[in-house]
Amino acid sequence: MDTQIRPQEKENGAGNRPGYNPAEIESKWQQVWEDNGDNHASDDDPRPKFYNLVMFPYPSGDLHIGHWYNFVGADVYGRYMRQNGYNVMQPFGFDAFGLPAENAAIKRGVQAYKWTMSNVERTWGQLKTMGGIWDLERRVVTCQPDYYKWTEWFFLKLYHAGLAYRAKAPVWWCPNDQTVLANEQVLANGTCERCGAVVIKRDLEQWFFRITKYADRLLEYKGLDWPESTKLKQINWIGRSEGARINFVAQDADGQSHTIPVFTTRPDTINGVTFFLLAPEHPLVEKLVTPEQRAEVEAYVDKARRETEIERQSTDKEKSGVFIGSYITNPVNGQPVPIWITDYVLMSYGTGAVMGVPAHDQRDFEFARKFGLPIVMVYQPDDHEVDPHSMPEALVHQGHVVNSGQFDGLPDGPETIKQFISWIEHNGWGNAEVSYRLRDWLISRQRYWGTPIPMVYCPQDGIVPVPEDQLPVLLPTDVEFKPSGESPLKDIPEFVNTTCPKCGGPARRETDTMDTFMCSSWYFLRYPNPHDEQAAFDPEKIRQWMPVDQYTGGPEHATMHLLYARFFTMALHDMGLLDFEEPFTRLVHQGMILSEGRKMSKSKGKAIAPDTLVQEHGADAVRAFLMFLGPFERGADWNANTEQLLVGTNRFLYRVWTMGLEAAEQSPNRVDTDQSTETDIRRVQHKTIKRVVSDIRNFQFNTALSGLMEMVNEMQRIGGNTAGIRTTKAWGEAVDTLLVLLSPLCPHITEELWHQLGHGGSVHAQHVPVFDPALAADEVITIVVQVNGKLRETIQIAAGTNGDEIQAVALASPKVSVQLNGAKPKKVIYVPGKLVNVVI
RNA sequence: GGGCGCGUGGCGGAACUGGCAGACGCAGGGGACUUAAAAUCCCCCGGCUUCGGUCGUGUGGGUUCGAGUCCCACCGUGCCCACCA
Repeated sequence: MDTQIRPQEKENGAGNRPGYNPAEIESKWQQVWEDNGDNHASDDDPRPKFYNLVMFPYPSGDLHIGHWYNFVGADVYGRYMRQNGYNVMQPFGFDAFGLPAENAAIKRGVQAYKWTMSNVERTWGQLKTMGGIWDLERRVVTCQPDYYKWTEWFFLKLYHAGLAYRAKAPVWWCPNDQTVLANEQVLANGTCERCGAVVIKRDLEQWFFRITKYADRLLEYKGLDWPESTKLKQINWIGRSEGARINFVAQDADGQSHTIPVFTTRPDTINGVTFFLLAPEHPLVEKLVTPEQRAEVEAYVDKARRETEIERQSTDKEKSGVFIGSYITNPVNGQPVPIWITDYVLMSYGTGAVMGVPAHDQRDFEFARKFGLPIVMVYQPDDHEVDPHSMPEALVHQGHVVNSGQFDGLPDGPETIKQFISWIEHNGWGNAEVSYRLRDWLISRQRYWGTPIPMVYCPQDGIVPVPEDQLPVLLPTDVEFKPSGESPLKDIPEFVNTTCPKCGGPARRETDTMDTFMCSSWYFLRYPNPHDEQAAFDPEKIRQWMPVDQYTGGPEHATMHLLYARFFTMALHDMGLLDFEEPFTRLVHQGMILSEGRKMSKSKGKAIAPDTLVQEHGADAVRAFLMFLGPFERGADWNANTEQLLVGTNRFLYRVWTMGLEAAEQSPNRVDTDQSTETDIRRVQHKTIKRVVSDIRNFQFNTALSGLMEMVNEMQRIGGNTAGIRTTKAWGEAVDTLLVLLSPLCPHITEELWHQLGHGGSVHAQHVPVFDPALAADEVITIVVQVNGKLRETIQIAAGTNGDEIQAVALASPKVSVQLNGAKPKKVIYVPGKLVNVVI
């Protein structure tokens, strides 16, 4: 950037006032605040608490400007709440387990722990230059044993509550990262959320958390002030569907019966079933395939296995499948229908089996057309009849029931579905059921750098949890890496070999580690007592601080962290460990800062570092600039023109500086005069209070700043036109208000000026100025005069003039008379205090 | 394919509940100060215009005295989900 303003070199303002030197005043005040303990939220503070949380970052080594954006916004809010009289706790920590450290260890031979901790310290130093009210005494680093000991403890708690289980299941596998992934970590296009590699499915024995048990409660959002869009993302992710489970029965070649349930949301179409579909991986395929069909079926299953998920899930692919040779009976009408396998039936949703109703389901329709299977109508439109042989597509959700005995004539809708379900239940063919898209949370990772799973495998006793008093299971710090698809911990005999806690015999440890989302699912419970060695958390302190009042972080965590943390909290609540069910009362997402339209990432070399900007212009300037970019929740694109905008907020700060010092020169001998301009100054002051206070409350920092800019502009205008106004008490109070309102955004410059003005204490300890509507009221108001909705005139009139008079003035105005041309207006609309619209 | 957003000057963006479109800022133009430059301060800054006006918030329609804002359709764009039975 071509820096046109170099604060360090600048001598500004008239006279011999000191120039604005952010580097000097910022480090000075940061030190003072730290020495005074201003940023530490004490547990013994009579003020009401306010827990202001940001999503803690991964310590990659450098904070980029996007992190700053997030943290500055949160800090502005925290400072503002402190000025509202709250004891604000604003902690900071690091989500320090995860792949980058492990990759660095493999690549450069450094120890993951050392590498991570040096990044933590570096990031910590960067964070301090921001001048935020981060509570340095409450730092949490998840890869330290005093933290992960309790992550292990939580695992045991969930295990003992029956919420953790081990199962063999087809799981997502990233061949690049050599580990399994949670369902949530696989992107829609079938690639790894971390590295972008195409993922595959593998059958592996893994640890799962029973998050599905909480599906319905996760849909409640009791008392939460969250963005609707985030709730919707979670609701869609959980994907609740109401329907029925219906049991079909097939016989294999040996005459043995097999009941295969299907889940359907349309049990009302049960009479339209003309075929039955199984997922290729369905275990009963093996049993039910006939000898003649075996070769073809095996070939298809094999092909489906080898396909990547991208290929398999591509929606525009033509339907494919194979008849397995046997038939299954529809319990409702006793009709046998052929069993096919197809890759559009997923083993992981519902029961892995689907009843084929081609007349009323588009996928089944396409399947039937492709393979010449019969189509039976069980609904017909009310106004005409559809011929199944010529229909171009499935008839979905319209018309009335046909071909279904006593149900014929019923309209399509939930009531009809209910009647079918009662009938099915009454006859014992099945039952009402709710199905979810949400899967249990897979937490095993075949990686080294994570929290050890505190489990032991004993040849005698099987799976045995490590007793609580033996925690933590320590992660060895010195590890050889031979990426093999299995955890590197497997190669460390001292780690693997242990004794069974039950029988004392030789046993081996679980060598997989936990998903890092496990660490972030409870970190907010640790901040209230981060150094407690006796417990994960102290119930007293939890009661004092939780739940989180304000949580600020990126929307990309909607279906991962934010869902897991809620599940965790609910589970702990049910164990009696917490007395609330939702961890985060109010949630705000900052928008993303893009770099020339792309996501900022260190690996792609597109990350913008805040450091140089801070060195050149000061933290206050960067803070103000970031918050002025646009609406906080929208974010911004960082391109060649972006940094130019810093000039604007910087100029503003210089104006504030000059105004502050100028006011300081007058401060001891301010007077009251009876100039009307004093009223003008007070009006500006109070209008600004109203605006800025509501903007900050709503995270609209850009308009808060423009409101403050307008205040300064307006004051300068009045000050330039009125001799003596700058020495009045009104002026002094307005300057004070300006500093207090600006202080959450720019904490250092305002603190310096506050002291220059001779005030005691800190600007940050001042209460938010109180808005006085009487002082903000205009004496003269502007009335817009429209003719037929078009602006023709504006009139200035004393506030309080009654409506009739205003209308009379408006009608008498020359512009209106011309339009009227002697005629009478058809109608006159008067909006009090705002406008008159004359309809001709 | 489904869900949720967004579309306003040269640029970032304002506009509360339908009521002066373009606040605030950047860039640009002009002026003051200066030996000069930077900085600072003041003025102008959507298009067209016969200077009366007139057109203008992605496009087309609608509701209304009045629409950037509400409704319908379409176009573009972003995010999330996606053969979910």
